[in-house]
Amino acid sequence: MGLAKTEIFTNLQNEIALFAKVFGHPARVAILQHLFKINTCICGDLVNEIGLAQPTISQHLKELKTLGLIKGNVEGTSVCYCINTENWTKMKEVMLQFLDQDLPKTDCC
Amino acid sequence: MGLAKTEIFTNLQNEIALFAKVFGHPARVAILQHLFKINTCICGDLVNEIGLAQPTISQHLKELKTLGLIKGNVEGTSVCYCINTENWTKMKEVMLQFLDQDLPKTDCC
DNA sequence: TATATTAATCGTAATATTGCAATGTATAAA
DNA sequence: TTTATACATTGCAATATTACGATTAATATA
Repeated sequence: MGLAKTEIFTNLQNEIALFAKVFGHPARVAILQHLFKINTCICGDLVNEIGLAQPTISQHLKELKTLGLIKGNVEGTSVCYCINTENWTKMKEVMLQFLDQDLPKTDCC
Repeated sequence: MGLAKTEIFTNLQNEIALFAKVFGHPARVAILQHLFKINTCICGDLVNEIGLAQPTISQHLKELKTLGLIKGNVEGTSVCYCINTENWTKMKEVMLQFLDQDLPKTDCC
């Protein structure tokens, strides 16, 4: 069917999947890395930094914004984006808990 | 279109995206969590544990195996799956480095 | 006001993903 | 050797994602 059966999973499982999904495209990884590197807000030169068309970047930014990982602020004709530090920290806790599960001493296979 | 322009991104960006993508579905999150919980290997009762059809689970397991995050071992008629601890650790390092970037003191927007 | 600049939105083509019924394959047990 | 069990594979329908040209909306500047 093309759509995940989210109703059979826990809220946490769905939340982890949603966060992971947004990181599941190199353009969004690159956008976030750039925002971290620049630290101070960045505007539409993401289009130059990354080699994708403006509507494509805009679309990726929207997904990051929808999940609350970045903020966008209109400044004149341009828009200033930056990491939403509070939400990033919350997301990080969720993901770390998932990634940091105790490993068995030896693999069974 | 419909496919990511991986060639314009770094190997690391693509690697992060690939790992994240596989975590981007709640069924695979649930499978991994179950494998961690059971610790000792698990076989096809993942189908009972999670509420999806056998071919669907098999497909998700294949993706996890392709990325090297789990191992599968044939034991008679059943197959025993478990976390690939070595690769899990490597993946974790890559993801932690991405998630753990230094946040600015204050958001700019 | 007219024009330029910046970015969001719309529409669409190409491709990927999800889920499952049906079927195939391999091993174990009778 | 037949039958049962456990998984993998195939094929397909429904939906999602990616990318971008064209357009729109909003603001700044001449």
